[in-house]
Amino acid sequence: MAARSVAEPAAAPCCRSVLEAPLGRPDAEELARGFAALADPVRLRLLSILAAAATGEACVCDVVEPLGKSQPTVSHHLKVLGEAGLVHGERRGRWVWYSLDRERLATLRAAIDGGA
Amino acid sequence: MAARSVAEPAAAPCCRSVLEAPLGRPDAEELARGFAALADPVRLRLLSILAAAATGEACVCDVVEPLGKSQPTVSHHLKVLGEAGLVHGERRGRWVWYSLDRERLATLRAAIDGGA
DNA sequence: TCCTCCCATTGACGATGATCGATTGATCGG
DNA sequence: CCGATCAATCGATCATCGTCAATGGGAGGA
Repeated sequence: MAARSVAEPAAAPCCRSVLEAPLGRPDAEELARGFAALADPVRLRLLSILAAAATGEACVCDVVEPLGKSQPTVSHHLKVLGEAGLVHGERRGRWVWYSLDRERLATLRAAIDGGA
Repeated sequence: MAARSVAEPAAAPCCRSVLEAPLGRPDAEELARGFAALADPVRLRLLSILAAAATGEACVCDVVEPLGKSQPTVSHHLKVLGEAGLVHGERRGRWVWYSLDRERLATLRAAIDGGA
């Protein structure tokens, strides 16, 4: 198995910008995985919905309908976002509540913050 | 199903953050295309090389070797970045000089700038 | 003119990803 | 325990992507 999934930061190029220093292959791959998680309209709208939620959380049943995708598809996207460290899910009762990890998002943002 | 219905797409202006307003499908697709261009380690390193160039430009022949990819592959990635608006190429003599579009990059950055 | 250099395009191939229907797993209410 | 509900996984299908070898095309130099 290749499971190393959920949010293992590893040696993070945390606050370095792509534009400020030559990017090594490992760092580039790590960053690319992060941006790949953002490279889908369904996932972007998912993040948007999570960010807009009054409590900062939303369960899957709340987002399936506005996204217009099947429940397995939404679950798949949430898994991708989770493996990228962008969201975290917590089971409470029958529901799983997902919340946004704004720090992780800030890390990706910092990577393309190069004085534009 | 629970609580809150999530808001419908609002005709969003160009530089809003994903985290600040509900994201409509067209806007989500546009943004996703941008992030997709960043979702590859070769392209990220390409941007890094362009940003590090003293003159702000580099020709293909300058980047093929450090990237360790074939010339057609590099050309392909430059095309992807170009279609995403992240780089621009200009032919001067035999060479084509590519430069980084930092504004376009800033637009993508702003999309995930949600106060983290 | 012909040849050489630099870059783009094409075609093909394997890998990855998005999606859904069906199923399974987990949890609660009765 | 049983049935209902929410969520994750499985299996399959179709599209897209990354890569390279081969080729095309434009610009200079001999």
